[in-house]
Amino acid sequence: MKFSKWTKKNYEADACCVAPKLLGQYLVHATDKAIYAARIVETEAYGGTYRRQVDDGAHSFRGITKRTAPMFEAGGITYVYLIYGMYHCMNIVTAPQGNAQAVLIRAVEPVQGIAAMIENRNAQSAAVNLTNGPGKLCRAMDITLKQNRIDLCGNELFIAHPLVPDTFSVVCTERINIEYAGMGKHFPWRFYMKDNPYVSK
DNA sequence: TACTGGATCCCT
DNA sequence: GGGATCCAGTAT
Repeated sequence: MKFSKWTKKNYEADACCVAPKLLGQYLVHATDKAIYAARIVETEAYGGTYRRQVDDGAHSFRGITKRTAPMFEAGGITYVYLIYGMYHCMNIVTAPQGNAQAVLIRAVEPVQGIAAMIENRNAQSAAVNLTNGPGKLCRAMDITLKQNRIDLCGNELFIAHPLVPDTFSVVCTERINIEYAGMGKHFPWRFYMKDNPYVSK
């Protein structure tokens, strides 16, 4: 498939601007086992501010730590972390260095390397539950802590946009599963493709 | 050195 | 609705 890779410039903006732009773009992970490609259908922005309120739902809210350090880097790298001891979540770091912002990839639609995705997930088919959640898509596309802090301008893991853009409607809602947050709970920073079956529950 | 809980998923 | 599973973050 023909595509053009995102460059450093694409990652300089605030996460809440990049998050909707990632919809319809392709997440590509080239490994020895397979080349995985998937169409991004759901994202969430984290970090930064909304109407002068700091995002208290972001990992970076309490300052830089060993785990969250990648979020504070300049945009254009990954931030992958372990969640609930068994799953991984993948983020795209955005904004200039020192401005901790990232976009969580919440759901994708498989495009290439589907047989390997099915194997990785121990699934029977490419039904929607193969990649309709952040933990599921990481397992399907073999994204683990090894892929943390990877340069997205390289050839292993990157974002590509199709040369023939597709059209869809974008829905914007509050983010999911951040009950611990205060004001941030209500930021309208979740974006997904209307009516796409791969959007998470 | 000990304790707590999570940007999830799957089964009941 | 609850268990799996483990490490970072925080408290002692």
